[in-house]
Amino acid sequence: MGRSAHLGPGDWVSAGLAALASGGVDAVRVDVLARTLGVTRGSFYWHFSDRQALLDALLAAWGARQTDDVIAQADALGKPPAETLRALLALCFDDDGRLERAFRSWAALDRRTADTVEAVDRRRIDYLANLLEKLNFPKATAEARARLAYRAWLGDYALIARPRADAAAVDIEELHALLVK
Amino acid sequence: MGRSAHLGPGDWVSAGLAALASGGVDAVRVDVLARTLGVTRGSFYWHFSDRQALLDALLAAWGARQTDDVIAQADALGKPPAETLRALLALCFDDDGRLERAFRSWAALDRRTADTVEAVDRRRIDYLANLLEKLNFPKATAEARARLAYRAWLGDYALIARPRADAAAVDIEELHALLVK
DNA sequence: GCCTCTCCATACCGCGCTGTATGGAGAGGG
DNA sequence: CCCTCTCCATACAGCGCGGTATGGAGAGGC
Repeated sequence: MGRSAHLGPGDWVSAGLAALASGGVDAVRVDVLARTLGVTRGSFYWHFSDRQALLDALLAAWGARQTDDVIAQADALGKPPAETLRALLALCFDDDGRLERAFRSWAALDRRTADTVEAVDRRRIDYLANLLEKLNFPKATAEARARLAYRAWLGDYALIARPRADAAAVDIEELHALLVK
Repeated sequence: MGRSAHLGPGDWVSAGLAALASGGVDAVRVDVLARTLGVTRGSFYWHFSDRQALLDALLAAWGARQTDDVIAQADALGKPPAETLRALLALCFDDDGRLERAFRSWAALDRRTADTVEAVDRRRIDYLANLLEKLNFPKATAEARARLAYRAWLGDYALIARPRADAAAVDIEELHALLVK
């Protein structure tokens, strides 16, 4: 013992991300997190100055990870661009995206969050555009299609009426076919 | 006078939708709305039983309108399918979508809201699929591309990094070209 | 065996919001 | 002229949550 007895800031961040994913920013409440962690708010205010400090930490943690996470996975495959694109699409559409949705809902209400999400957007769109440029598309076309693919991916998270599993696979193929055609 | 002196449920619904669009569900507070309307909460609790009743009214109002609003506009043009599709895309990408975003964020937290949004989604996707079937695409392809177009539209609302105005026009053309190709 | 430092518990105040109970002003009907 | 009905104001109780102040238990240095 001695490891699990004491909590660190990381534990609060993890719990915060979980609350954010399942209930949005307004669900990230100090005393609620304290109850789920089995401690009182006294612990929280030892590790953080106030609630805003935790929110900042959540944003920073997500921004740092999300910048290179999925892209690194797809890159590590070391396959040709067309295959990398297909793998990337399958990877992205597989995530449940609750955190992604939560951060974007938050970004609609908070300027600094919007800045971070915007940076993540640009990074991922640029990566997609580069991928398409390797397929010999002109720069403008590659960028337009990259934005289209990224929008389609984002839209999948916003879409409430989920297509059936088989239809989802068809959709990915259709999108991939349209992008590389 | 006599018209503007007294408030009706519709006034509270309008104010509620405005608050919802700019601050999300949690911004729809009885006393806040009362202040913006220049009255006290006593008025609210005369027209509504409680806060939840207002939220139900907001959902019902949006659901009723959104089911046929934009579609009716595009249909009224009476143009051929390809042109109708182009007009529909331009119309959709023009709205700022703050209400649309707010309802979808809300849907992530509330089951009944999710049901309403899902119905709206299905209605609009079916309309798009019908449009594409008129262009002689096979049914499966039409449906897949309809979902793709709808996702791209939704994704535009979730996208924080807004493309420049000229790039947006390019994107619409690119999407239209891919859809009808 | 004391002392200190880390981490958490307890207790307290304040604020914003919900819901209710009741009073009061104004318009119209008889 | 009074009476009633509609609509809103006022006043009150209660709760969830944020933030602070202070006490206290445990581990390690010396």
